Amino acid sequence: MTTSGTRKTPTSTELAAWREYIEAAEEMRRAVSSAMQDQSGVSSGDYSVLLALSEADGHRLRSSALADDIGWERSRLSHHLGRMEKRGLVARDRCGEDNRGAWIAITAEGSSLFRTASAAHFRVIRRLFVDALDDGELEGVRAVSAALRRHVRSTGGNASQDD
Amino acid sequence: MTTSGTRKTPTSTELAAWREYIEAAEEMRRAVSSAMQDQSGVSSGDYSVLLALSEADGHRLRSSALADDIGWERSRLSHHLGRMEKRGLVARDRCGEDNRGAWIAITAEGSSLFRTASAAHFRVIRRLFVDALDDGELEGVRAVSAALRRHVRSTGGNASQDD
DNA sequence: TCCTCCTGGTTGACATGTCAATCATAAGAG
DNA sequence: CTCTTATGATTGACATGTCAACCAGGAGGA
Repeated sequence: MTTSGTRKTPTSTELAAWREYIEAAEEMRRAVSSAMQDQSGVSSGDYSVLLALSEADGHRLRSSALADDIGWERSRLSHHLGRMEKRGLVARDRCGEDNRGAWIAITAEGSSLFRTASAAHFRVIRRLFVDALDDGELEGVRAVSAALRRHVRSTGGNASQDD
Repeated sequence: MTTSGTRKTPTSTELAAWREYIEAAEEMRRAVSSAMQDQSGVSSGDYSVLLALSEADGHRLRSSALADDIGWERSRLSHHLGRMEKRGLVARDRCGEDNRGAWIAITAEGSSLFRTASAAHFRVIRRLFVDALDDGELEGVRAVSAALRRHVRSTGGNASQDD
């Protein structure tokens, strides 16, 4: 990628970009999460789970399929489902086809909360993110984010001393 | 801001940009944090604290000044300092001028770990972030991130129904 | 002095994430 | 059929974050 020879540490310009990026993302995450909480009582984690279940056949999914859908580790999902189950938003049912497995289903209460939360979600994303950018910037953000994801996925596991 | 009339929800293009952005940031955070942990045993939180203390006069700061420096809430900092103190990286001393206050000082062990971690930090940022982007993209990311931060700071607290 | 209010900081309860260990069942080898 | 191994999912221990309550000490006025 960059080919500036034997440079080992980022320049101050590069570091400034990094800091701006990571802090912006952090502030955005915090703001969205707090606004969602206020307006609907649903966290982004809850929202991801409810969305995947809402779109699923029969409004239910096997635990591991749900984890794949939303890109979570299974243990993370299991803990989160425990909390959501306690709140009555989802139900866990034994799976006949495979007695190890579990079906995760959205409850009526979960569906109803999801509808409210969807509206709030869209409002919040528009107000905090979309409205801050023009169409060109939006496309730029999308493209660069996709590039970063590709880069992290292809490079991320390798922790070698890369010089 | 946007003036497309009565639109209430983001378009699918806008939503796609949002998803790409927030997931890229999340994956980046996770990858950096995991690489830092592997290479130096220091989390980003630890790193922020150690950096601020290293740069401070006498390598120590009042707790609230430290919180301001790194932009954390005081309770978050207090919890984190408790964990770092247990590991021997920082020390809390009573403050003579104001008996309510506390001086937070970096220990010798903390300083030494910080030097290691700095090198790892720079390597990781370069490998995972800087190397993914050319100079133009880097500047674009910086500018858009700054714009997003400004927008969130000016809009964030206001949770009104914005149409 | 005494009373009230402000301020620096800590605490407890809880939500969220990660990792390694565990448990039960399924699947395949013999 | 039994033993070993793989798989689906949960658990426990801990790090990290947020919020609201608290506590102790300073500051100012009557």
